[in-house]
Amino acid sequence: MNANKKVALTLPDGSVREFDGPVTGMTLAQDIGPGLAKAALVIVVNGEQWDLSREITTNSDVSIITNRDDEALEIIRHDAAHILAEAVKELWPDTQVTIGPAIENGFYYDFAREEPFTPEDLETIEKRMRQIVERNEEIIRTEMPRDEAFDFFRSQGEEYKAEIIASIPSNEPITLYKQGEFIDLCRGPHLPSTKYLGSDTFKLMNVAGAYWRGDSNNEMLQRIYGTAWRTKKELKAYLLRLEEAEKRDHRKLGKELDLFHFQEEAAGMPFWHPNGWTIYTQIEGYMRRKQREYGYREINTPKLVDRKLWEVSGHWDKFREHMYTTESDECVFALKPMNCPCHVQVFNQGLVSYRDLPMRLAEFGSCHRYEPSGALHGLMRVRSFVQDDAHIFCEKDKITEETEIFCKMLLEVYKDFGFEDVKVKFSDRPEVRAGSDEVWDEAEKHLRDAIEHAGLKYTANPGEGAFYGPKIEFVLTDAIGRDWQCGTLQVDFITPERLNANYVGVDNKKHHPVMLHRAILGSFERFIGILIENHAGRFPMWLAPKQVVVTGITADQDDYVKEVYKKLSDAGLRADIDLRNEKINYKVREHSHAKVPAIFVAGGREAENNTITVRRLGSKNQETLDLMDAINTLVTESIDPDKR
RNA sequence: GCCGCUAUAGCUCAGUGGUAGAGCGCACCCUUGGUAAGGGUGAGGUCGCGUGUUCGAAUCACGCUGGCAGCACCA
Repeated sequence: MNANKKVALTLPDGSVREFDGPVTGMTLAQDIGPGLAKAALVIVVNGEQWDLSREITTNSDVSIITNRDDEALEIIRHDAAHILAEAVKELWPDTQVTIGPAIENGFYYDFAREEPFTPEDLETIEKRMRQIVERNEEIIRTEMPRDEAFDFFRSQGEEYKAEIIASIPSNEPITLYKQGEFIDLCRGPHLPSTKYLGSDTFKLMNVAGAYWRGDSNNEMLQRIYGTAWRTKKELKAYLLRLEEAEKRDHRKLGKELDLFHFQEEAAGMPFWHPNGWTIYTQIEGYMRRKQREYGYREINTPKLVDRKLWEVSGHWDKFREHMYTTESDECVFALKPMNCPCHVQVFNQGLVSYRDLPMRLAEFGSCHRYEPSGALHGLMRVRSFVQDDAHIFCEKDKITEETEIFCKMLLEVYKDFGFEDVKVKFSDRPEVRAGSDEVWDEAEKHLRDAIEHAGLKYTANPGEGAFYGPKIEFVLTDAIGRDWQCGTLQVDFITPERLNANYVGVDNKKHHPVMLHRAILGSFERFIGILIENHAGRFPMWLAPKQVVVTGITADQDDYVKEVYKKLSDAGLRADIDLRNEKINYKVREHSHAKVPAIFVAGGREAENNTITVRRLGSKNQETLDLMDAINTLVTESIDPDKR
């Protein structure tokens, strides 16, 4: 290298520092100031992250990443993964290390080892990690010729690492990082030493299986997950967030609020209880009105259909494994995994003119899919579910218009459920696809135009479209910032052809319509799961299974309480009455736990004055109101959002 | 489906080779109490299912089923 050549480094503020020869990031940081030198973690050289110890030999634009920068998190987590691997290798030298990246909120490392790691092992490993941090081992980067590196790892018994080296493109250098006795193959960059990862800013979370290279044909490794943060405070905040999310778990709340249950004899298929079904039917009623408003006509089609139809539609070929079948009269039937083929059958009855288009057919379609057992997850991933499905049959030049109308409807629906933040993902043509490029060009353009007209911002999901057409996916963000993909719109010009759907055009000739598959909620089951977690079980009035409970202070008010209950019920409220021989404290506690939005309490004074004392969920106060005023307030609050 | 963990009363959980426990809930009784647990009595379990080991299995082993975490999958 040109040791004598001057090196000029340009900092983010435009200032330039010149050095007599190659210079490391650390030297630069020290040159700028001791405070920065202490805080510096990594240097960015011409957009690429470098270790502070690496020599910069040419004029470059540089910036220094410190603990305060967001980019620091990824580096810290990556280091934590290495320290985890070092700890495991120290404790169980026979274990092979594979890969260990930083991920959202933390890091993991995959190990190959016969014996499973136990929760106690995690504690042991975590303790050893702290020791490694305290040892403050310098993290040293070296480059090594590929063959040498390959032989080195093989000699260490690290077959996986050798395999990784073999798959690194030959024009890329092989870099190794050494900390203590532990040497890992890694692209870097890393912190200057292990102490930069604080000893109380990380935590190992759990162990789980993971396939080597993410391929289910490969052997399974053991993955240890951990979380790491810049400060102890950040770590604590994260753990608290996890706890909060756990409290909202719809499976737990579903049991507590008596909404639904699952049992062995129908794994993955919810049994809806009265409370849960009330929510369900409220949503269904709302969607039915909304669909009518937007020109849909509701239909209902068989759940069980002869395999012949599935053969024609192509499902038998592709999704046979995921379909439930049954035999009768020597015919094989399958429970429908989706509704589109049946909807086309309805479309195909009679002769359709272009004047009948667009034809919007909607169904709350009950579907069954045999999902792999490991995929099941409460209401979020089930084997029987109901989609708010609809298919819009239209002419090709109506795609934009129909999509635009759909986007408008979808946003209104989400807003009514309290979701204002909606993201849009646009998936264009996949590698393997049906239809000509011209048709795809046209379909993609129509969709893009529609999204833009609807005033929506979108991100591209290149190559992720369905084989029959491009699609849009709608993602909403819940109260604690989690994203849920719910709605979708897919353009399909294959199915109408395959199932022989035609309409008579202006030209008096037969044409295949375009079919738009669309859903807003996705499945009722999953959407209700999302709602439960979003509201933490405290449903808004219009959805709350039980909207109000009325109870008395003593048995002396029983008659008045009954009278109030009748008035509440007559007003159309989902009311309950509690005449049990319990103290008011007890009853308030219990109904609060059940998350009933309003508790009406009548004592002697209320009974005498025709008033009621109202306690709202989440409030420690109560106020005494005129009975009818109180009822009317609840009635107003209970109005379905589309009727307001 | 794969790896690991797991299954005891309606719920939450303890017990871990020698005839099954707690709290809450439930039933009944006492108590009539003004806003997050008043007191007493009692009922309630083939310890997920099957096979094996053992004099003896809820407990140990194996298999199955369900659940949990993750991976893979998600038309």
